[in-house]
Amino acid sequence: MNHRSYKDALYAQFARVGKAFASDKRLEILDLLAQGERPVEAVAQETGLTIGNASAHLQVLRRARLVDSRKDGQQVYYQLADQDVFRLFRSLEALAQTRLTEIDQITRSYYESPQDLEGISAPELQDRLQDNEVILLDVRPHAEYVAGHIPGALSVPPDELQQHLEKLPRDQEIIAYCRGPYCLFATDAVRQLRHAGYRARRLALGLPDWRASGFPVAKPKPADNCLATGNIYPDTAHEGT
Amino acid sequence: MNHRSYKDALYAQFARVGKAFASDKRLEILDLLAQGERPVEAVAQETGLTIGNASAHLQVLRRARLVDSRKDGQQVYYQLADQDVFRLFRSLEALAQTRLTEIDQITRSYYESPQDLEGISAPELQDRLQDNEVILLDVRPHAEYVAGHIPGALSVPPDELQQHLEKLPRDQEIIAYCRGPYCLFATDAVRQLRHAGYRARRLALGLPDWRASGFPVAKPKPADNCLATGNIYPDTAHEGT
DNA sequence: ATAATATTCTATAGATTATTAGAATATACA
DNA sequence: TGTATATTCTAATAATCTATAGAATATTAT
Repeated sequence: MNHRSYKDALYAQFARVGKAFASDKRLEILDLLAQGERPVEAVAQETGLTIGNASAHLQVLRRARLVDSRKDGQQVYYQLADQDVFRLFRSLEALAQTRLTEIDQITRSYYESPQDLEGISAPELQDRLQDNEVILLDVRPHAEYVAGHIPGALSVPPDELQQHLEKLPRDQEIIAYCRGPYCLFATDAVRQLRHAGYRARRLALGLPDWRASGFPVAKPKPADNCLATGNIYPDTAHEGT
Repeated sequence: MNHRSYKDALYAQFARVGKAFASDKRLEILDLLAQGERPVEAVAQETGLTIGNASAHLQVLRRARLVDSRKDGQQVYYQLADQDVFRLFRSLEALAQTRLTEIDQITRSYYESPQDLEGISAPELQDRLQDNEVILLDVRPHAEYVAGHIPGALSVPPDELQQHLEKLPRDQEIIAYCRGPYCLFATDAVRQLRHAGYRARRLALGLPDWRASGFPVAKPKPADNCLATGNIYPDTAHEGT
């Protein structure tokens, strides 16, 4: 094995991972799977892909060993292979953010005021939660809250915030968090809350980032009366790292 | 701007960076540029690409803002846009290394004994250098040594090691380092040194990794009589971070 | 100015990838 | 066992990417 063929073989392997990250739809799928495992149909629905096409993308990711799949009944569930995959994905996003000014333009175009952009950091949130200074809302779809959430958060799915608006206390600031720094669930929630007169901010990052930073993640107890409480309820048990 | 077009626009930007990492030849170019800036022709020569093709790859990298170029006379020099580009590149390599067993097979195929694989870590090298326990050889091409090297290293380009073999002291272990974890210059040097009866190991990583970890990097003084000393000489001035 | 050199641009052919629709496969359920 | 469902596979097409050769551009040297 000479140097050239050794290098060619090696870089070809590294490029397998690079190629997996080379499609906008696959990046969106990775972001989605960072919230927890999902069957093909759910991936297709959330990304706007046909089922066949979503399946094909998932297999590109699987061949690059970035995702694993397990079959349960009729459905095949896909999930990120490990936390390092998420970390590399977010590192790529972060590099893109610092190098490509276009990303700033896109995010700004969604916001009404520059103030909307400001998010609270994870350590600051941790502090303020311990001092009971804030109300924390998980504004992702309910299933993702069940799969794991920040201890103390209330589950308020995006389409249910409006109906719960008046029940929230007005003497504390409200923090909303969602899937990640570019996810709009929390941004939209903050906008609604401010329109209703609340003090509200979003968490700058999302749940998977919170987890990857080593902060605790809670899960509701299996026997909990989740559905009975109108989708708003606090956490119970803690997850191991 | 609705959620779907916002997401599409964002992930399309992230994918610009992903696509830049999606070619084995571009990864090899990034690895090369991590040693320092280079004109197009040098990139073409080291990667086995035609000049036109190398130029095209470099422009893909430039459009993704991963490299910058500057024109000096007739030549266009390319370099990594910043240290974060190198860090993401190595993170991708590291993820590929842990996820793809094929990479282990390729690296093993080059080694005669498993012992050849073992490299010393940067902190350990730092300690042993301070105690003067080892001789350190920079076995990259001389120009790269000039662009920056580990303080105390001697420059011994790959094709000159043989002629200097007998000049090295036999009472200390010899450490060789090169461009990175998968670069073969140090591996080959260690093999030659062991055949000649020396105790020798390679540094596990390379100079850019040493720099990225925050260890000091030295440059020879401009007025130094570099060429007069047969390409073996110690460092002088230190580089700022 | 003219010639030489380095690089980029253009055109093109070939290879790879993305997408869709529909067939095939495997499991669950009646 | 037969039927419904979820997913993967296959085939066809469109789109994108890679590589090459040669033309065009810009700079240096004569």
